[in-house]
Amino acid sequence: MGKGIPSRQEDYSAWYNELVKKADLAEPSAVRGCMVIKPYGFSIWEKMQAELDRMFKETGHTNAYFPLFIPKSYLSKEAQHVDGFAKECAVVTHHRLKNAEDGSGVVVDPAAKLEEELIVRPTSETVIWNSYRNWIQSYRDLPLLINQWANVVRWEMRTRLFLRTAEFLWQEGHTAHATEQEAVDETEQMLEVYATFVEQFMAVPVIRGLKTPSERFAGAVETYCIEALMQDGKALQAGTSHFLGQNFAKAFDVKFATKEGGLDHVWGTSWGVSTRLMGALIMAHSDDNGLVLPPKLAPIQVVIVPIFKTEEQFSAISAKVNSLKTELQHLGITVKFDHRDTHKPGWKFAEYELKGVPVRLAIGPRDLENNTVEVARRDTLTKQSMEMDDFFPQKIRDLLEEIQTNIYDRALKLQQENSQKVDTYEEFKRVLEQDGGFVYAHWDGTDETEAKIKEETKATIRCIPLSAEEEEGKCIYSGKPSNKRVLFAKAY
RNA sequence: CGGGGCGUAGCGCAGUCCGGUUAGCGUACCUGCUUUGGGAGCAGGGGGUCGCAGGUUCGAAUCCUGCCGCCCCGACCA
Repeated sequence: MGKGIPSRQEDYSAWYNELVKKADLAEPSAVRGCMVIKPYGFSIWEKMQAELDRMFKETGHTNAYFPLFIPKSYLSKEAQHVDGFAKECAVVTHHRLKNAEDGSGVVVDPAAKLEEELIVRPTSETVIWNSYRNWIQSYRDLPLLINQWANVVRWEMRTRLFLRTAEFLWQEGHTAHATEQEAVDETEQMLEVYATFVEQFMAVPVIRGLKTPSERFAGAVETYCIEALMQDGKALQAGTSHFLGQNFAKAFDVKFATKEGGLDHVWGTSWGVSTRLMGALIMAHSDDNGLVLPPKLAPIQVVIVPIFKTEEQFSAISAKVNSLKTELQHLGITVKFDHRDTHKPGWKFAEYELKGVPVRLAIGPRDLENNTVEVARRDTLTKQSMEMDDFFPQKIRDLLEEIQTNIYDRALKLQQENSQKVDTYEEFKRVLEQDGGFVYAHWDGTDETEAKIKEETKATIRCIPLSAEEEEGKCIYSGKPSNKRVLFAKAY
């Protein structure tokens, strides 16, 4: 393995960083904390976008676009909201540069100072609600169901490719409703859209839940989330859906005439997932040989590598491969025939493993003679020779489905094997220390206890699972009564 | 912003402690020949402001001072 990456065992975070770079997903840029998403990485993101976008539209949402800049005054309209984001905002203060008098380059022109500074959006609630005020007059204008695909900037202190970057790509849905119930339903519906997407397309099982008040989105009444477990035993928040109550409607004075002739503030939601999902995808499935991509999101689902010595062999193989490729494409499969003669087969095998291509077919002179194909699976790293009969393309399609299911099952097994219930604080600390993973325990519901546990163990309450069963118990920290277990973990 | 580590060819590194030919190795790249069922072999070749700026010295990648950047661990966070 000349171009190997570090193993997960020896250094998980080095493995992650190297994998992201070596698999050509992304690389650090000249700007601190910002990354360049490379073509291969971006194709995966595009596949995620396409599916999510389809799901949003299917649930009645429409895309729109709001500006990158937010007037500073907007941000101070919702008090909690400012507190939540103030510390990590990039601010635009000037609009012009000029040549330095000493010829040393360009400098900011002090004469071009903005009257009101602009904030580069860390999220768009404020600009969007400011528009909604004008868009909504009557119950007939509701519900307003809008999504935007955008980039946002949060000036993070420490960044990691995909998991936390100063600028990231995401989608943010912002909706307004006539009733509280309708807004809550929307919040829950979008959480379910996220969970479905992550589980069915990314093949990553998630826990659906509610954030505790201290982990809630700034300005929300309730924050719903999905949490996924990574291979190193840490949790990753994969998506959030917020019920905003009437907070933003009040802050931005968004009122509507009700059917009954009254005047009321609308009820809001917002929900988002980001390029962080790429991080979850990478960490959930990949191994020491490289990426393992779920077929549903792989930019290349099947790669065909010819093995040949002579021109004659190559033409014979090409003829066969080209018709096979067409048949596979007719079944909706994305196929690449890598016929480059600048790289040897072994090199290509390693390369496509690194890039996580789910299925690799190799065809050489031996296969031509026997009418066979060597089929290799990325998820299990196994190979078998298969007859190239009429059913072969369907078999490959079935195999892709099997791989999708297999990696989901594998991730689910990992999650289940790394989930434990504990009843004492001693046990809690021991489990976190030794095993990591998801820990279900009783909590007294107070911010103080949550903060103490975080301080002492670095573990946070990831969520109060929606599926939590009613169960009498005592808080592992304070001993006070509790009626359900919450999910603790160390998180990204 | 605290603690630790690091900046030498595209990438990965040695050399720095103890200053001294023309700064070296692996890999990648280019050329040629032989190769091709798991990252080919041999031969030849190109590529360097040794992070930046000062200083010490006959002489600095190496010593001193200042600065910049990156990575890891914390505080903060999707």
